Amino acid sequence: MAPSDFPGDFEQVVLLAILRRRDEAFALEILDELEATADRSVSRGALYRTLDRMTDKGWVTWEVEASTPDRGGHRRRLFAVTPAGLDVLRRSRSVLRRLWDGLEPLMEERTP
Amino acid sequence: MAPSDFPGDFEQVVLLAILRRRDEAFALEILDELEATADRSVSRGALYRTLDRMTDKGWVTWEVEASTPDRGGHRRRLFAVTPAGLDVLRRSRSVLRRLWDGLEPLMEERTP
DNA sequence: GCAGACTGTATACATTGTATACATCGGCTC
DNA sequence: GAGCCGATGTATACAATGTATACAGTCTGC
Repeated sequence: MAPSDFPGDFEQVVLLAILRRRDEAFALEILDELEATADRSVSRGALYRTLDRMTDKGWVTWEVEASTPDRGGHRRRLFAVTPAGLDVLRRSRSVLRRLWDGLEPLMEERTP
Repeated sequence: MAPSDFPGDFEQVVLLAILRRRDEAFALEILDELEATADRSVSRGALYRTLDRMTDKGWVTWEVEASTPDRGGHRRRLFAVTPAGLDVLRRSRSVLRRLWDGLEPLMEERTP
């Protein structure tokens, strides 16, 4: 019964990446953010699939960019996290913090 | 290419639950820990499936309990997280912390 | 008008999440 | 000592998520 209770691991990082890009959360920007901050590089198709599924779940919305593209191509979609999406992120974060609590010594050791 | 790079969301919480139970990480104890700390209640079958898959990936090991069971049933399996498993947990944690960094205001708001 | 860039869509398949049903092993109770 | 019962573990099946590759529009500039 994970559906709509807990985000999958990729869903979670995508939501966070959108938040980090604020007003410029276009697909390709999100991809950059994922690569830069989450050390995760996936194809565009993979990302869109996940974004669309999260849209269905109500965790994400989007609108097409107002202006016409300079460089050709479709109008870009600008993504945003909904309140429900934020909620999911908060829940997930609080669970992880609770689980980590007391395990810091283990979590912080370096692997040579 | 998530296989062996990043843990799934459930895999992650199971690994943490094992660590939290230290020397008494038997299946049913893990289940309790998950319910108590991770707010997640799953069937035994679901848990074993995931434990076995993580064993195949080398994130988890186990041995059967030495003593004969008091109350009948199979000998219990005692689980433990391997160094590789710890590594995966550390990586995952560091990614999330990086992603959360700067978003605390959003993450901490209360939903009324 | 055609090549090429940039973006989005469709489809297919692998991995992970999860439950239900089944099997096994003692101890008890008669 | 046969059978029930609680405590584990195993097998199987299916749903949800992760991920790639291939396809399709839409501008710009020759």
